Amino acid sequence: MECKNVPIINKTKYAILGILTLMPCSGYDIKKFCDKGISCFWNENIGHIYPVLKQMENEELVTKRTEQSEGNPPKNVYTITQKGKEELEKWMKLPIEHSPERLELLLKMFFAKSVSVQYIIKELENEKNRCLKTLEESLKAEEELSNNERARNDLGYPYWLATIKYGIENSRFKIKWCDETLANISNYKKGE
Amino acid sequence: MECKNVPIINKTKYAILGILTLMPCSGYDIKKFCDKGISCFWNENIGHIYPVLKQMENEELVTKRTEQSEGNPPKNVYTITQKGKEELEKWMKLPIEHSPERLELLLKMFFAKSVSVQYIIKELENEKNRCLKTLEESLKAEEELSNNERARNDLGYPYWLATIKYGIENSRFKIKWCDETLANISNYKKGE
DNA sequence: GTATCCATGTAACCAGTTACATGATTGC
DNA sequence: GCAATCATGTAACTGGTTACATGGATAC
Repeated sequence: MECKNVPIINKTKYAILGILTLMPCSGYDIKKFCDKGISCFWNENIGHIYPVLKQMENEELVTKRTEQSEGNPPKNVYTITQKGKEELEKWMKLPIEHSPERLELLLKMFFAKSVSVQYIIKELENEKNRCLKTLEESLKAEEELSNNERARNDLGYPYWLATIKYGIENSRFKIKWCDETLANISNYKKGE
Repeated sequence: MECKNVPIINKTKYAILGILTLMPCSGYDIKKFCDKGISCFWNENIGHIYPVLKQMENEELVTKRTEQSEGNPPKNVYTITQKGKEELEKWMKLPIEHSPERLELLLKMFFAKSVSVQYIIKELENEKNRCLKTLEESLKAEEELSNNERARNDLGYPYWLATIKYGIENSRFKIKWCDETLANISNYKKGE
């Protein structure tokens, strides 16, 4: 059987291009930015970023330069090119592709009657706590952004704020749903 | 380079096992059930279902029998085995694995300042309309379920209802967010 | 002395998608 | 006549994850 080495493409590429419009970055920087700045709606895998960056260099969407600094290992810093900016813009104008929804919690809920209710309650409580944590983080991010003079004057401000607001309301809706579902399940148990 | 044929596993397997606890199904039936019953939180690919079913047969999680019926092509109907039920239960008791969030709409919002606002407005309107449609569908599903005598008496009822309610509230939150974001963006534009 | 952060990179693997092949039947 | 539905299946591909290798610096 043949096994070709095919080019690596898509979403990761555009996420990287977008981040590079904000500032030149190393692969490691990109990963950090994802984890700290946009992880509530976007995630990248470090093992995927490096090969994609290499390919993007071949496609001339980015340029690489090596930066030396005392104490730290050398860094490969990537800068977006004009061609890269055009590629990003082209993608931005394309309609969104919705990847098929797959919510494991909901799948388990759907088949929940096959196990004791305690497992479901545990899952719902876990999910609620997870959402409470992200809600707190999102609220902090909102405060930080709206207190940042430079950010407030940036053209991107209303968009950045919108992404944070999404995170906040998303968490709130999920917390409410967990509470209501926990209440319903308990009621149902009593009624049996 | 070597290219091994590795066994196909995971989430799809458990979704199929769960569906087979409801009734024996062919691959095609499973796909239809996903599309019509649980697509708002779970999706399967028909090209993936067949090989996974074959592998599950090898693992003795399901048994196959061929059903002939006039007019239609023959059907391979799969039934869950005791071993399959145990495998499902084992998974049900395991904590949920959250797959990394990747919301393309939010990613585009984050980099939106690099294109004209009209493209973003278009996307937000599309998203809103999509959510309005799924909201309508979810409300219909809720009504149907609560009017179904047999479903109401099933142990699964509160869980099924919870999944639908999730769909409803999820759509509502997204619609609200789209509206608010559209309003904010317009305000910002006027303020410029 | 141990863990974490900094930093890059590759190979193997995995799960899922797309496209294709096949072919009968039903509805417009 | 054409599209859609019923029905099964495979091969090639894609995109992403995990595990590993390397190694210095810093923090507890």
